[in-house]
Amino acid sequence: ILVCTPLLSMYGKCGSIVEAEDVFGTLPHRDIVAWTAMMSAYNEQGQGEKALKLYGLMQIYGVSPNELTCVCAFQACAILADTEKVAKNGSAARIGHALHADSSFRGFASDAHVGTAILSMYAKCGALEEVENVFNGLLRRDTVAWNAMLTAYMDLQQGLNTLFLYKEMRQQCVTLDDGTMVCLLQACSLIGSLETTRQLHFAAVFAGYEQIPSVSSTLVDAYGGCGNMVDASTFSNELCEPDLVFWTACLCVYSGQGDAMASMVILEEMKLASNKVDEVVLTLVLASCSHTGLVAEGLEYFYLMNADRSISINLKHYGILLDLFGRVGDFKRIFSILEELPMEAD
RNA sequence: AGAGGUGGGUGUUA
Repeated sequence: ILVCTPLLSMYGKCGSIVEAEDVFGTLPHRDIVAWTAMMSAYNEQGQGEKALKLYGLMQIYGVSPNELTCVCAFQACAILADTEKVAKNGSAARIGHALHADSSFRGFASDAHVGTAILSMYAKCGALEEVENVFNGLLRRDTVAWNAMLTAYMDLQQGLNTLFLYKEMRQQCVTLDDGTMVCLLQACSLIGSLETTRQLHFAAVFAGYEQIPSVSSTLVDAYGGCGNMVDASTFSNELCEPDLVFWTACLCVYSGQGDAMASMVILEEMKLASNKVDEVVLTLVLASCSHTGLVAEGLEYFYLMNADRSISINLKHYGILLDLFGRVGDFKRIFSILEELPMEAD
């Protein structure tokens, strides 16, 4: 069991959920750690429902949850709420309340990790009041808890509150980490606060965070969201290793601005930096072409990337292609795409 | 430490 549990955990993190299930299934005796690891594996793959079922099953088998298990349960519930969104009735919220009551009863709710997990779960359920109650009730607030609260305000469209919270963090001398930067920059992008973006940019450089991939990408997001895109190539020159997500964030901004030329320049820069290109890049390049009416170019990129085995074309790509042809009134090609669609349309 | 909390890019409504 000491070998199999890390193994299934590994499988879960690699996305090999079937293998993880196999390992879990062959365990003769499942202790709390194994159950928790399997739940975590489901969570990693966004299978909140399965994780929650496992949580119930575990207790039928007479195994009681501990703090770590509860964290996984709350994560699972958060995933459920996130995927439920428009579709349903708030059943995730009801499950969440029940889980919350249960872990309070067990005395786990005061655990720092559990508390943060509960907070995030309520945020995904859209329950602002519960979120604030949990945050105020936390005995000790570490950076992750503050970050979770920042993210919660973000999720709940409370852009200004996010910035107020940031102020409070500084007043209370909370340690800011790269996660804090990312949350705040996302808020800046959301509310279009250029001034704060600049402040954070400075703070990030000062703290040495700007080289962290998640931070540099979010900086691009933030500047883009403020309609103040810095010259991406200048910015990228300051980075040691601009990664795929960084370039994609640039593409996203340019594509949103309808600047197809800039998008193509980015593509070239990516080639120079020998960065890979993936399906997300393709959606943005196509969108760029579509917005600018560059039919031939769009098609060319599509075929080019279609030939690349490492890029899996999905329905979004076809959607944009249809849009591209729709804008120039080429219904012939629209129908032929629809006829030859290699997957089911949504 | 055999399991755990927050955080980075993706279309259509031009």
